[in-house]
Amino acid sequence: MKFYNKLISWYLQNKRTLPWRETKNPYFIWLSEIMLQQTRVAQGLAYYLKFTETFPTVFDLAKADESTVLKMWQGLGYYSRARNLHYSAKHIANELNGEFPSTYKEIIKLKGIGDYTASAIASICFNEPTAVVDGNVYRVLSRYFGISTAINSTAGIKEFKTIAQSLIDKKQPGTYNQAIMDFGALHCKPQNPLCDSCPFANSCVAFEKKLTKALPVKEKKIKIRKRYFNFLVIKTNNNKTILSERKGKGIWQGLYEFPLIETEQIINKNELISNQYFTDLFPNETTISLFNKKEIVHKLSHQHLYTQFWIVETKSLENATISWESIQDFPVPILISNFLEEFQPKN
DNA sequence: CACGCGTGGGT
DNA sequence: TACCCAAGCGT
Repeated sequence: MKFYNKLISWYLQNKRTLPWRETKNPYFIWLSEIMLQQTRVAQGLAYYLKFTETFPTVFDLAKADESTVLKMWQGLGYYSRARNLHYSAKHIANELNGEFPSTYKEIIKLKGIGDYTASAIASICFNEPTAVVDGNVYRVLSRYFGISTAINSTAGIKEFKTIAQSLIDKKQPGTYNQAIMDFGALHCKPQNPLCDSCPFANSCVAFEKKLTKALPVKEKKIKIRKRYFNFLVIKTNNNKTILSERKGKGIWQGLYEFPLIETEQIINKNELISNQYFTDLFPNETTISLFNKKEIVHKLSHQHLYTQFWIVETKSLENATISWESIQDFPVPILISNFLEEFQPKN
């Protein structure tokens, strides 16, 4: 029996029922694929439902402000996905007359869509036999064939793509692609794979050689940078505050935050008020209190943010124009969102 | 092309 | 605890 027959047979008996599996509308498939990049189904599902309800067509998404899109994306992370999604929605609506491109070659030209996503959309929506290679596929193939080439090396990326392409069922590429990913997610799991009940147990190299735990091989591990953030949560006597949009290349681009003083280490109140930026911002008298007695450690994939929220009360400021009631309309990082939840509980 | 980009769950 | 992992992509 061919690899794909065994795989699809497993899939038809074990696949998850998911809303994006009930459609071949490329706009919906696109949405789901972007949301699920580096993201678990359990986390992305609610966002998918919210997006498809609020933006039922690509035109609705294209019409929205980027800030609105980011607000809906808030909490899902990797916010460049949302910005690129919105950018491409405008491109499709305005330049392509709302028609989603229908071949791998055209789909991959869209911003935010790479080899994986183009393959997924082309196969699922347009029946084009282009194999997806995601984290699940790397794991399944490296184990099944006993391949120890690092999955994040240039050689590995090429090797696994070639193998994946050679295994695809050309008559039902979309089903095949989803099958191998679901198999990886549910059966050939990173930890504790279900080898005892595996349909591939009699032909899996890793199972035979007891290499399951050693595969796939991944090179390098990331370095974590420590940063020290001091947010100035301003409350003027006319009940306004300051929020500003993060620009540039770093984290949280396009999201909003309180005025930020970044330091080399944890600081105390005296060090705060002697900071140049602080004295420039507050020429007048202030009342300062530290909201969190112990610094909050917010962990991103490459950074640990040791964070202090300073409540600064002062008389009215020219720059302080944001009313406290309107803060909830701005897209903010989870770190800020969690703070606001504690500082100003709803209801 | 090696690196940076979020958040949450699991061990 | 400190890792690892999750339907990757842009630069």
